[in-house]
Amino acid sequence: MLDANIIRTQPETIRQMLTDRNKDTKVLDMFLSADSEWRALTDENNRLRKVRNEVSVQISKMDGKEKEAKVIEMRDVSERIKNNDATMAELDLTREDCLLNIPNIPHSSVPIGKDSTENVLVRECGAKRKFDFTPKQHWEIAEALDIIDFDRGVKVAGSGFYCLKGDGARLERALINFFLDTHAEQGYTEVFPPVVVNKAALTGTGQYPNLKDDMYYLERDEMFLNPTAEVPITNLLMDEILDKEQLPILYTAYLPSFRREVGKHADTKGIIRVHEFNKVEMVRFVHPETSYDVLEDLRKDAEDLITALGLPYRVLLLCTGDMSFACSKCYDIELHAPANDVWLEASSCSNFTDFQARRARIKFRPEPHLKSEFIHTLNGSGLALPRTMVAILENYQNKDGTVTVPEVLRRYMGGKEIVG
RNA sequence: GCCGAGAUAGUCUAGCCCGGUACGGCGCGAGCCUGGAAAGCUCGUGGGAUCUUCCCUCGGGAGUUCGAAUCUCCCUCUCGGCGCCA
Repeated sequence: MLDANIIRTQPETIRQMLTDRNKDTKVLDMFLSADSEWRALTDENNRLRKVRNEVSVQISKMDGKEKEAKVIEMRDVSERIKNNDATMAELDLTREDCLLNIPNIPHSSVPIGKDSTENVLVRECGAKRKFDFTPKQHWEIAEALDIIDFDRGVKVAGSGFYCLKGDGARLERALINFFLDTHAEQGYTEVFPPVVVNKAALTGTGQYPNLKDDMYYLERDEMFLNPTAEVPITNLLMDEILDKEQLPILYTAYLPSFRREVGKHADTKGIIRVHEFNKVEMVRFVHPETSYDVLEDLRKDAEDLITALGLPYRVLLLCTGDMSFACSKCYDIELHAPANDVWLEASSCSNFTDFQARRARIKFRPEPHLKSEFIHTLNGSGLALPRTMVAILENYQNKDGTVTVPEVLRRYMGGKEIVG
């Protein structure tokens, strides 16, 4: 969330930001009115409390009629405080609710635009694969090789779930290991957090409340299935104050992710959009001054994986209208899938500035005697597995229906060069 | 699932029975002292505000009271013990 002071002192900046993000400005006006009323009442209650505090001490030294009179007088003061508190509690709920629903302020380098059509192409790397035969769709390849079993996945879980099998399962594991090993070399510490997360964690990174309908909810235990490893990893440091020397902290994790995909397109066949998918995630906790430079590093960490896999890809800088709620700047990295000549988002690398840190209360102390400040958080996929799998199957397919294993993965596949 | 013990500031802790400005140690910082340092001494070290001052803060919430860290109730988490168990 944003610093309430910025909203109070620069409401027009926030209004413009909401417009740039293609969002309703109602939330801002609601905040401003609830906030000013809340502040006025806070002020009044502070004065009343001061009186009560002083008189309470006096009462303790009195007795008899004098004491009785004061007690009666104070009963009234306390009653007023209590009534104000009740009103303030309501106002505070509105205030908090608004704060949790105001998105992060985009960085000045972010293009203003209404939706994904106005994202900016940063670069395209690697030539699109040319075929001397008609390339097959990834699901055709996978079914023919018996490495993905769609029907049996549906049988045990439901529509939108699938089962990897044989070399498919092994290829998945090879990719996970390759990603994690590469991130270890890039300086990340591997973690393996819980797959189930609570509301506090989801609020900390910004998925709750605005994405709550897209998550699987375990009602009986008030817990959610992890929507992205960003949530458990970032919140590992919830409510902590770090020493300056501890920064930066780099974590990576492999973790299954779950999405209900309520507005799911009917035409997404195969494994491009599924309810459960594996992902390797990178999260960085950094000094505020460095975060925009770090974003470039993070993006490079993701790109390095794709380059090593030899896949054609492109990098987009998202415009204000397409950026997600919590980030101030975001790059999407998309892999080319030749069967339909489409680009598949395999990584999203974002700077959240202090937006998540403020929600999750993650701070650092610049110097031992100075006040603590919020750190900056960043994260990026490195990478999402199913879409990487699609890109590999389609780009590395051969005329005879087999698939060549990318060289960097062979050592994770027992030296295997061909699946088929 | 049952029973018990806990949760106090960056950290360790006192206060709770018996309600009246949250005690102290460590760490860190500033100052005094010193040729310089150590030691010693003084002050500071959670959040907020309209900032010489004031308000809030003792795991969270509700209640009793003029007044709650302290009393009552509900909840969360941690640590033990028992039970169940891959």
